[in-house]
Amino acid sequence: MRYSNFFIPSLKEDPKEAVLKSHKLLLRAGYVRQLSGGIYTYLPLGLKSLRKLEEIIRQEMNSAGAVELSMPFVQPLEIWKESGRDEDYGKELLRFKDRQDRDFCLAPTYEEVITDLVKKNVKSYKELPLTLYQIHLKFRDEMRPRFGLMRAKEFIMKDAYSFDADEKGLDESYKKMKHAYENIFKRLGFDFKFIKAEAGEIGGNYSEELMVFSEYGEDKIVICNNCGYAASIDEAESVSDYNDSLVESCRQPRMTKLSTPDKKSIEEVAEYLKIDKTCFAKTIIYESEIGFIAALVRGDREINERKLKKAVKIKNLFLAKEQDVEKITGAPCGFAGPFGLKKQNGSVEVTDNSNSNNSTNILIVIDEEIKNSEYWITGANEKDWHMANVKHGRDFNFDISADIRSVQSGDKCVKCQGILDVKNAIELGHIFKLGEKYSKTLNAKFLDEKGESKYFVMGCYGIGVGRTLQTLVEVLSDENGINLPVSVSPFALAVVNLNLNDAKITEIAEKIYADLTSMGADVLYDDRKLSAGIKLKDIDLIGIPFKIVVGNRTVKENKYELEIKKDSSKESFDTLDALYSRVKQLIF
RNA sequence: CGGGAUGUGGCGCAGCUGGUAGCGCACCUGCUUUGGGAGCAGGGGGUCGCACGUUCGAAUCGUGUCAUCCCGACCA
Repeated sequence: MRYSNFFIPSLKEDPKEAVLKSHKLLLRAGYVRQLSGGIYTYLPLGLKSLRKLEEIIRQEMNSAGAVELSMPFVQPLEIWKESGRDEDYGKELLRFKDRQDRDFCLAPTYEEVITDLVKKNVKSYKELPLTLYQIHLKFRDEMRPRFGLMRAKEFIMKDAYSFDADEKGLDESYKKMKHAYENIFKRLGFDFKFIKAEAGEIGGNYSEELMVFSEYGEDKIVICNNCGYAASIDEAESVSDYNDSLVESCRQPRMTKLSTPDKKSIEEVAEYLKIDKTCFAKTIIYESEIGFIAALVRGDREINERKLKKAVKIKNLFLAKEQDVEKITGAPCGFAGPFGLKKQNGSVEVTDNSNSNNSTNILIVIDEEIKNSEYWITGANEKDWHMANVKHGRDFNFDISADIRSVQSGDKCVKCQGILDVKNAIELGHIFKLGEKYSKTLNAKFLDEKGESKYFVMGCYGIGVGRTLQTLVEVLSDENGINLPVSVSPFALAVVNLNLNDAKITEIAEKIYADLTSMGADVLYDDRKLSAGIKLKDIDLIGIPFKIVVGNRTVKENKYELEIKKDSSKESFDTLDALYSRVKQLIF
């Protein structure tokens, strides 16, 4: 490909809308352009790269026995009503009407369509197992699209769906897909790990997320350096501490007030009182559909809101407004404690501490660690005061005790007592055992060997393809440009003609370009009449693994130069044949 | 949806104590250059996001609105 014929609108400066390195580079190198928030054009370079990535995925899916098809991006809302997900998906599902006033939506995913398709066309167990997949668009009306292709509204995904006669078959199909995923991500050179996860909107019984480690990842995952245990921060458990570091003075027969003028955060109070943060219990007031909730974790811990939601079995949870906190605790934020909490209307009703029949609508949820030890320092529910020797069962009662804290680096593993580490990661894939969730709601059945009607047992398997491309850029690039491996780079190598006005140089460059192209190499030939620096910088920016530079030096020294992007090394060859055989070795 | 920031030639920015718009890069023409974002000379391009208002006069002040980005709730 001649650069002069191609379309690579590169940018010299960072676009101001991008924050992430990979997002900046994709824009600067002319891979993508944003049309609207979360909606992108893949420019020729980006598309070439995307196609190569898709090809790797396709190969592994095919060799795992999956069969490709393509389903409609525009779907009748009817099938979403049938599955009940019309409401579950809420605003993420973009709805509209056609000219006949019928309801349609843009596909956020394809379980409904695939289940409907299989239901209508597969009748017998003899046709099972069956795994179908596609690579194409999805649209989710995200509340906050961001970071380029990482979280777009319109995005490209590979999704596969398996259909089996029973659970055992599903396990088998699931295993195959998981293995295919391992192959794909190994080929791409990622440092990744599967972690157990919540199924979320898709639903089902069991699911694992494929996480790639990166400091810019939006998710936090916990891994055990000893036994390999890994889970998302919302699922991971650590050994509950027994807090024996409590100072002896805290073990008192009754609560004792401590003056803490103007000290609100645990940090400030701990510093002021010269007492370790682990001796404190943090009381946070939340609001939910069942009323207010007071949640307690140790002073050095963070509450994990997902765990809290799960423990209380609620859907909505957000921090109570400051004025509500004042009404409930009787003190400004920063001085809350678990005792004597009042109803939100500020009535005189007080938590009944003497029996478990809680008369208040404030639910008290404590972390296991709070339960494990007895004497805590908390807020005193009075401005500028904290309270020591606070004991559950004596000074306050709790409604629920559960693991509601986030694991921190350094905690102990529940499996092996090893040390846990919290790392940032990006979710690139998610695989689910759906079971009969969709086949039941959509009434998709087949006949088994006894002639009995049975629901399909399903699995589904996704890879965010655009996100994977951007993650490769994020992980592999530096400030000079993108650095993709040959397998996904838009071009395998570049031939740079440094001076179009020099007949000799041009003759050599043209010959190399023609020879390599006829060898089957995907070559970008920079034949632009621009200064040398611009051309070299552009090639670096767009990230072509190998670069052959033809200039004065080539002619003078009669040597051919190959530059390897990965480590910036240079190799020199006396003859074209030597150069070509090296190139063959590198790119095929 | 809540909190914050920003909208000025293609891109990045300045101008914002009101007086009719400027810089760098890019672009066009010519000549000279070509091993790491070249030089000289000439040139084109902006109803200052949009609307309403204040004013003799608005990029500048006020209100509203839209867009983009960041933080939170959600997810591949």
